[in-house]
Amino acid sequence: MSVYTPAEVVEETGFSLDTLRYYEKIGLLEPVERNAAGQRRFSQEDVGWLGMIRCLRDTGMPIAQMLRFAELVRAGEHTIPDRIELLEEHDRRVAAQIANLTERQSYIHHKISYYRSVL
Amino acid sequence: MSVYTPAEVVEETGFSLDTLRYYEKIGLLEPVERNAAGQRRFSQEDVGWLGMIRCLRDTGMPIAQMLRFAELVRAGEHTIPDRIELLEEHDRRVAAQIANLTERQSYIHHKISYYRSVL
DNA sequence: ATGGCACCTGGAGCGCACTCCAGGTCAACC
DNA sequence: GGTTGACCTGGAGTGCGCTCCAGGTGCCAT
Repeated sequence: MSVYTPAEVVEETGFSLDTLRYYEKIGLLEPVERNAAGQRRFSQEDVGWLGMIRCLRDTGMPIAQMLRFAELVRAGEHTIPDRIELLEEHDRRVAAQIANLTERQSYIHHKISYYRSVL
Repeated sequence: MSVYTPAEVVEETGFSLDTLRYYEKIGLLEPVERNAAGQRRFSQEDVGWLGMIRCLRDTGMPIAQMLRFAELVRAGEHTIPDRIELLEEHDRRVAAQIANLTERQSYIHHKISYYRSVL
């Protein structure tokens, strides 16, 4: 059962130490284990969960919804259908984002071509 | 030479009236023409420019950089190479965004599959 | 001429997601 | 035993991009 120091988790997840503390404070992370000196010692599970958080965050999910997802996970196995629903809805938003970006990108390409044509 | 009322521009561009005023105030939009009563009358050109703004904004360009682009446009034809450079750099960021989203999306898909498998 | 509506201004306020700070603890190494 | 460095806490501050508000003007239809 490996544990991680704060510095290791910062390294692994790319979140800042302040962000990790903030996530714990708002309940996005369950209270993290402490050593005798009161310093955080993250579990493998914490780090895995942070990977999920990073994925959701980087795809634009608001914290409020990540909190909802966190609650479902804590509530136990019977919430799996709800979790699927939440992730599928999010997936649709991600797909929409990608489609939108792709469309905008082609506009940018056209603009670049136009600029090249008038040089 | 068609002109547009604020309400029409809101309708066309999807920006709120407050946002349009804000963009004008910070100089993202050049001072808009006014009628005798002091109300804004947007030109075709304004609306076209707002289309560009929407594209850049929706692809995540910060306002500071849009301002820089606006300055280049105002400065005249000789800035076209700079504009191309700016747009190409932005294009690379957009491509990176799309790639990142696509990768994250596959993580979400795996998670959904996993949840389905344990049902 | 009265009411309603679209619009005006300057400036304050907001929501999000952090980020920073002051002051403190503890362990380890020179 | 002194210093360094990683970590702790509660709470204040930040940056971005709007968004809202109060108070006012002018036009138009009833």
